[in-house]
Amino acid sequence: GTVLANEEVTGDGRSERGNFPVYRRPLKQWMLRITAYADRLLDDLGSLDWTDSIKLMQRNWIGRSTGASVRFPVEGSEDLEIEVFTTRPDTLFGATYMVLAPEHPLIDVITPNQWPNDELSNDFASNELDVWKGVFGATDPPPDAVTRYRDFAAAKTDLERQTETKEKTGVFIGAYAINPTNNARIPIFVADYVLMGYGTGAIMAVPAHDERDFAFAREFELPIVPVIRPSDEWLAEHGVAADDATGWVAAYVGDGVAQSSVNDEVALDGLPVDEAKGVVTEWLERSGFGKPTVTYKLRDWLFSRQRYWGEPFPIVYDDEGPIALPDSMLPVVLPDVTDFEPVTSDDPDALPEPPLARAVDWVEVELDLAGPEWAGYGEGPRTYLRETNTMPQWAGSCWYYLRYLDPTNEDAMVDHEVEQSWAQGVRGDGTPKVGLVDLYVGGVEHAVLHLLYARFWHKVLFDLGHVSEIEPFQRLVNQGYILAAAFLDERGAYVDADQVADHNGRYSFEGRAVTREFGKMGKSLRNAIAPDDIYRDYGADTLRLYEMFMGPLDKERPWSMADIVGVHRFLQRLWRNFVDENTGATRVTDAPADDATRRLLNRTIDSVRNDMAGLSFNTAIARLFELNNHLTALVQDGGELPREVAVPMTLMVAPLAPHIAEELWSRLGHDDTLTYESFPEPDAQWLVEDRVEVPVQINSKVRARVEVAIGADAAAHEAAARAEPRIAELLAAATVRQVKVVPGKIVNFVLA
RNA sequence: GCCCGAGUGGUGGAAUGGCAGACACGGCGGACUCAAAAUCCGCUGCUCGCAAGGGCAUGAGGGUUCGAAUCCCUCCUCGGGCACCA
Repeated sequence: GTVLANEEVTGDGRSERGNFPVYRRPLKQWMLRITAYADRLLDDLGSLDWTDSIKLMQRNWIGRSTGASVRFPVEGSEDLEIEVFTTRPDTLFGATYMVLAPEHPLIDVITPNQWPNDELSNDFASNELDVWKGVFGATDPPPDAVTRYRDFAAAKTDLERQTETKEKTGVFIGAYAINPTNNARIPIFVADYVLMGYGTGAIMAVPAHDERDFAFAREFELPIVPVIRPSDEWLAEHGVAADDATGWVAAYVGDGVAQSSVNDEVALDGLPVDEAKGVVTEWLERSGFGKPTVTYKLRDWLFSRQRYWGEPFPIVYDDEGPIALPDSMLPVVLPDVTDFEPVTSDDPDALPEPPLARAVDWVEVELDLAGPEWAGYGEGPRTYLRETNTMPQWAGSCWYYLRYLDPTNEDAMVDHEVEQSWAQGVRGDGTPKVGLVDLYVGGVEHAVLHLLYARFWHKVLFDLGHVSEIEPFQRLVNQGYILAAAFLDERGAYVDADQVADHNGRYSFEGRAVTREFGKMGKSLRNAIAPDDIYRDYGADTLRLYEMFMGPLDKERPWSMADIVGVHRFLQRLWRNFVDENTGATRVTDAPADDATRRLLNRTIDSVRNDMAGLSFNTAIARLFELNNHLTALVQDGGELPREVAVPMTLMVAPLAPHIAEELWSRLGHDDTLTYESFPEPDAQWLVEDRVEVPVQINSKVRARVEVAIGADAAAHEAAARAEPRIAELLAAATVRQVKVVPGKIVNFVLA
């Protein structure tokens, strides 16, 4: 029952939240002009420490293309022109027809009432008017043909448009344009392969060098004029001529040099594509037919929703139109209502209806808007109507991270000095950071939603002087999706995964066989797993620890409960190493630890610090397992746990399993929380070893291991290796051609 | 179709040019117990061998290197994103 932004619609034409079907309707809605920030959103990605893949997703979504806009005069009109955008101005001489999107406003203006009867004078000669009219203009005059085609195109869903991309449909509108390069008359079509939402909603069609135009031209028997000479390999492979497209079965979209592209004022022949683009664009500007242009895929952001739970717009209406409320009347607060439901309907033509419209007492409001900034509007109390749409959920997530810095400030979003103190800092390479938040961890599903919106708002706030950096998030780490098994019935519909029975690799739902696949957890695949049962059975520490132990943070992985007992056992064992379960007494001693324990403890601290810094929680936990296993052996048969080990162990466990760590901290005799304690640091003297075991290879196969002193040179390594009985035996019967030594790592004898 | 990412034991994973399989699950064996559970200890990639020891092995195939899970090329499979963007 609500409107959504493009970004919230999935590839299947469904809502990102809830998986509901989505329909297109013309509506008057609030938009935010994010397109005004397209260049900065693109350019500033370079100074962020984000993964290449998510930067690429944003770049693709913004979709910046450079090219030229070209104006084609409409034949028989003094001032009407069709403006197109092209990334290939070098192919302008090869434009043999034009296409307008079905929604293009110029169609109504230039469609004549009669089909032309002078088609035989067409420069391209092969005019096939009946073919151009197709099924839509078979018998009726152009306006009826165009209307019928527009109805046909409008009836298609987005999904149908996607799945039928190969089939080109359209109809000649009965009018011609003039190709400004050669004054050729070129027919104008309406076709839904041109989208109103991109560029100007109109294209020049160059079928020789564009796949879609080629397919359309073949369908409608339109001329195909090659103006870029294809590579010799391509010509040979297809067995066709460079200057005659008669036998071509595909457009040539590769590099080459221009041909057949000369008029009295400009000559492109012989120029490579890149140079030809520059030369022809310069001519376009000189002759007034066009200019260099940049276009974006990014659309303005549809910011209205027909929901109760959203921030109300600070907007009221009078007969004249919308009025922004002054600061003194903010914030506008949602009214108390009893019915929060949107009005939903299975009728695709139903218009969305905001729930707030039903709160009549709130909608109708008496205000006095008199004041200098409202001159011409309110003089004295008058009745206004409130805006009943609300903002989308993204409105809050666009700035919440700023509020964390100063959550109790009643006067401002965030105090300027407070914000600046957090904004200082440097990146890993020593350069100043440009993003406020040092590390932001979130799901990749927000790549072109929250992470784009928040960047946009932050830049607006920067421009208004409210924040001191141009980006919100300096370093971004995406945790991988948790995948879960999803199950499809025989019709290809998803069934509730938690109702599926497993019969040794075969699966059934309500007695019927289903097939298994893996996908991201969520409503659409009906495979979400609620954490509540896991809390109940194992506790929050176990769940938290397990999620971090499952694998690398940034990798997607399947959810499986099979291994959770492992981390649960670790926590129980940890507890028993601190507390005697028979007596309840803490078994901690102030006596010193033995050397082996000290070595292991300090190696563990060192490893865990490194792993934590690299967000490698799974390996940090593995190191703690090892230390804990050692402690288990230590306290066996009534042994005691040295305090010098118990304290750092507790502090290392704390970020991973905070509840048990606080409890152990208390058992160690502390009254306060461990939250403000420093993370343990290793004692360097216990990290150094004096000897190291080095594998000895013969022809790259490990045959023995020898111990050498730390810091020993290559000769010492080789001598030690040769002295090893098994190596000596193997070398005795052979000739050594080469010896490779990497001190401390490897000795490799290469035999002749 | 195009663009990213990932393929390692029965399972999740470790190792980012130098001993493949850390740690954990599961499995097998043992201790404890009247018994079971829990707990503790040991073994556990495949394969040939009584053993000593050998061979094979990181999706498939090729390449670089003394040496490749790791770097390069081709292909396959899975996951994600985009998709008539002129």
